[in-house]
Amino acid sequence: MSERIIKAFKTAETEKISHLDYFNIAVSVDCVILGYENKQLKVLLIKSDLEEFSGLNSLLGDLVRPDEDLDEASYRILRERTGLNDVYLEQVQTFGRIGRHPSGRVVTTAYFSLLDLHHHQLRLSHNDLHWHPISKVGKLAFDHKDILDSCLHRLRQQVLERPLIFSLLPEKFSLRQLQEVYEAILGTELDRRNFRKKVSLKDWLVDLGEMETDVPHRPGKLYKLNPALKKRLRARLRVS
Amino acid sequence: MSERIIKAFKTAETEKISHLDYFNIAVSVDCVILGYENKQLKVLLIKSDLEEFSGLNSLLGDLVRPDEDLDEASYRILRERTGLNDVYLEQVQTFGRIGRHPSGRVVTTAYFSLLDLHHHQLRLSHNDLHWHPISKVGKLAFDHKDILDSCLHRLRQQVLERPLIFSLLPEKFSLRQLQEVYEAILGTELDRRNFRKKVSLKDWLVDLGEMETDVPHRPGKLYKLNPALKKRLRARLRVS
DNA sequence: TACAAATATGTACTAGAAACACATTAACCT
DNA sequence: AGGTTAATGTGTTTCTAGTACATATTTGTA
Repeated sequence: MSERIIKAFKTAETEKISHLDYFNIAVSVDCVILGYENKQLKVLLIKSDLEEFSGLNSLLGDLVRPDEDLDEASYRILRERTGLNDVYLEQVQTFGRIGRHPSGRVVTTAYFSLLDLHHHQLRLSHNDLHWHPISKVGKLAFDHKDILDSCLHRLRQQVLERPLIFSLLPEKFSLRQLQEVYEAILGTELDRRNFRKKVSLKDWLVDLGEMETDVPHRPGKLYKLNPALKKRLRARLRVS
Repeated sequence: MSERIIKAFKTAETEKISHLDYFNIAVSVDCVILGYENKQLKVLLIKSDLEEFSGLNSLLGDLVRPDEDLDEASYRILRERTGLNDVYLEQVQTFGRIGRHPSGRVVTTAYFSLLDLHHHQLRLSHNDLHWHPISKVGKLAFDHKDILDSCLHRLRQQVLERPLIFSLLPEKFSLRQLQEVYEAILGTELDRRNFRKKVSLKDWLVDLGEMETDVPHRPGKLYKLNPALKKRLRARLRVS
């Protein structure tokens, strides 16, 4: 089978390179899973179990299996590690530097996902797995800091234009809560009045006719995500 | 070496899967190389030499070598096929559907590049290699139509904000020529006056103080790309 | 009952995009 | 040589989206 692949790519020089050379590259997926708590954006990390990176954290990743799509692999990792299925995942970029994995050649594709850190179905599968505030992430194993940064960059680019953010929030939320999430992601303060105007133009929200409870001040209205968009957020779509 | 990689990714289930399974995925790079001629955007295609796709065209691609970066592989392909070095290349997306290659499992990363189709150093390395108008591209081999579309989408998104387009043009060009390239890429007509205003605000251009020659009407001023930006276009940078 | 703190809504200003008009220059034709 | 044609080159006006900013309202608390 793999001989067929090499023949299928017959440039002049491939002849010289043996089968084993080409099939000595592994393919992996790394997931940047972001949550939100205490007005902070957090990322799901695990202690690296490689000697080379002892003491360092790394992203959640795994080798892609021969029988699964790249996208499927990222959903599998999310499911295995968090118990959650049907959460929005988006491919961001592929990292293929030669020396990026100390044990050999691994090309990895980065995906990011946003999810409600307090979701009742969320079960972290491993003791060393933990939520880490983005602002306190230092050195990570491999090139995972680069991967994290590229996902954050993509997220910041798109978050105001696309309704990605709602998987970070509970079903019902107030406009203040929504704004706080945006501020945590973008790292800036937003004008409350302009923010509300901008959101209201987008028809992302449905007014629930309910109010906040247990807040030590005037309660705000509660909203939920427009159900039409909710479907799209859950769909396993490659979004270009 | 590769045993080490599998150990480095020790999820519960990896144990069951053998070394050969994991190292049966190949990694390739496909390049969407775009040029411009006769008011048309064109893409560099080659006749597929796989039986399964006989008669169909495909993008330029090759397996990634064990000793080269992913980015390097794309530059190598560009160099081997066109003779050109130091042309802007940008990673777009990675495609990893299981059935995408009939000979086996190949995960491919798409890059796009823009270049002047009349560049004097341009030498197409193969007889079947040819420029194909974007508007007339039909079915392509593999999932190359999807890859082409995703690159075009990215290009259209970015072309107005970033000075990508200038590698499609000769050294000296008029504002009309520049506008025509934009129109070919975006597939729309642009207002000449607004277009000129927009471009002039960006300090992308330097007025050469020269005029067009050999045009059957009033000649326009000639411009070149601001040299400061030119460096950036040639740099082999991963742009996120 | 007054005060503090947050919600809710609205207005004025500004910058950028879109729509639109006219004078100028060079080649071509008679 | 002079008029015609077809492009270049430079505005102006209008609209829209974004930013800055103010005031009234509602609830909890002292």
